[in-house]
This record gives sequence, C-alpha cells and structure tokens, in this order.
Amino acid sequence: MTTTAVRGLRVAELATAAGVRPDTVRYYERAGLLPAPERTAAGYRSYDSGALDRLRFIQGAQRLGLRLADIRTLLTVRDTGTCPCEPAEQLLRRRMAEVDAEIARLLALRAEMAAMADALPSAECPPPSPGTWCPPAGGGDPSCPS
Amino acid sequence: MTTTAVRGLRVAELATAAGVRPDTVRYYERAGLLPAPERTAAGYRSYDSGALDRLRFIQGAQRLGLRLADIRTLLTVRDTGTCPCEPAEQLLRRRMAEVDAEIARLLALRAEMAAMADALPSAECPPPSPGTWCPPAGGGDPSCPS
DNA sequence: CTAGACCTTGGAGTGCGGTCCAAGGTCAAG
DNA sequence: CTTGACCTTGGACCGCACTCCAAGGTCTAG
Repeated sequence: MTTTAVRGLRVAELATAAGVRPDTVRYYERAGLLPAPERTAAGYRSYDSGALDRLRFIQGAQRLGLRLADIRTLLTVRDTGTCPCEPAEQLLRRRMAEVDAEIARLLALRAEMAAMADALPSAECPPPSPGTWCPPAGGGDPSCPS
Repeated sequence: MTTTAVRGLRVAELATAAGVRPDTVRYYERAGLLPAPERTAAGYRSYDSGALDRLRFIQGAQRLGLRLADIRTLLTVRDTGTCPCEPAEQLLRRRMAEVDAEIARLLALRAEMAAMADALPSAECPPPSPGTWCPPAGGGDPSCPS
C-alpha cells in the first residue's frame, strides 16, 4: 500500500487551491461548514482532498445564491450518509423562485430606468429649480428637463 | 390667507406619511440626507411638506438601487440650486449597467438551476453515497441521481 | 393629576460573509 | 542561529441601512 503519510494540505494551501483566503477556511470551520481537520504535532491544520471537494461544493452552492446556513444544512444531511438531494431540491426550487422574482424586478426596473434616461435628453435644466427632480421614479414625474 | 402656522409634522407623522419608521428619518438626518428640521419649543422636530418630498425622492432613488451616499450627493447638488440631472444621469447610467449585468448573471444562473433541477428527477439516490453531490454547479456533475 | 403616547439623545445591535489584527509558536533556508 | 514565511487563537471590525434601547422630557385625554 502507499504509505498514507501524504502530508495533508496546510490551511493556506487548501485556501489557495479553492481560491479563497485562509481566514475564510477557518471561518467555515467555525461556522460548522468544514469539520475540524486533523492537526500536525505542532497544531497546524492538515487537510485531505475531501476538504477541497467540500470547499468546492460550498462555492458551487454559494454561486447559486444559497446562504451558508442552507449549505450547512445540506452538508449535515450528507454527513449522515444520506444523499442530500431531497433537501437540495427544495432549496433549489425555492432559490429558483427567488431568482425569477429578482429577474422580474430587475427587468421592470431596467425598463423604468431606460424611460427615465430617455426623458432626460442631454438635459439643460433651468438652473435653479429646487423642489423638482429627476429620479423620483414613482408615478411619472419628468419634472427636470424641458 | 391661511395663517402659515401649519404645525409641522412630527417625526412619526412624517415617517408614517412616507411609510418608514421614525428611526429611519432620524437616521437620514444624521446621514446628511435630510436637513436638520425646525424644532418646537420642546425640542421636537417639526417638518414641512418639503421634507416629505425629499423623503419620497430618497425612496425613489433607493428603489433604483442607488446607495444612500449617492443619493446624498444628488441632494447636495440640488441644494445648491443647481439641477442635479447631470450627476443623476451618470448615476442612472452606471446603475443601469449594473442592473444589466445582474440580469445577465441571474438569467445564466436560472438556466443552470433549471438544468440541475431537471437532472434530479424525483431522485432516488442510493442511500449512502458520501463524497458525491447534487449542486456543485461547476462543470456538469450530476453525480447524485441514477 | 395621572396615565400613556409621544418626543429627545447617544450608542449598541442586527444580518451576512467574511477580513484583519496582535501576540505568540513553528519550520525551512541560508 | 537568524530570518522570514507560515501557523495558532480569540476577538474586533467592515459595509450597508437600518433598528432598537435606555433614560429622561413633553403633551394630551380623562
């Protein structure tokens, strides 16, 4: 057998491999997302490649917009040996609904902003007109130009 | 004429009129978004309708996603008597670009999530399969189902 | 006159996900 | 043996926009 003395990754190596900072790795440990790793005689954290997988999973889930608390839940389920697909699917669907809502909101916003930008051409405003405004955004108030 | 002793709004009245909390109004004052209002003999803040306009403007700008610091800049310009259209237009365009980028990001994300949701049908996972996963999201890894 | 609803202030806390710090220990190169 | 790069810990701090708190003052209805 290969002697299993593979000298685990130190925290900075793991962090670099995943593209995060050492502090972030330690933070995840404190937050319960990464298990406490083995330690060298000197007390240094020593990670195996499983930790990198886990870290990458966290990043993937985070990219979807899941919060660390959700991700922790998923990881906890997995750690029981159960596949976390079921909770993951729920989170996924919930998050998809959120994303859809956000897209809709932003599209509406974008349209509104475009209309606004139109309404102020290259805009020469009569110098002192305090009290009126450009972006009150609410109910059509192109009070500024023309 | 109506005697102009219109008894200005107290902070809670202004806040209610705008749909925010009194603390928020005071916070805006501290943050330099609302000018220090007149005070009654007892030291109570007393607002006129201009404050409500201003507050509504802040809300409109905020709805566009502008940060309070940006809004303060706009308000500061206006307070000189100059129309803030020019800075407003810059902020508007910058923010539009941000919104566009965010929309694009979310659309890509949504597509990815939809593909993922497809990939886990109603998903019966072989009970203990730790190490593999559902949402690592990175490079196509439907490791969980089937 | 008293109860209760409002007002004042400065400062602390919230949530989220980190990020930085100081004081001290460890390790490898030169 | 020294230098410098790493590691350890607990805790403070960041940004953002609030939100809440305590301790005290004021106002108004009954």
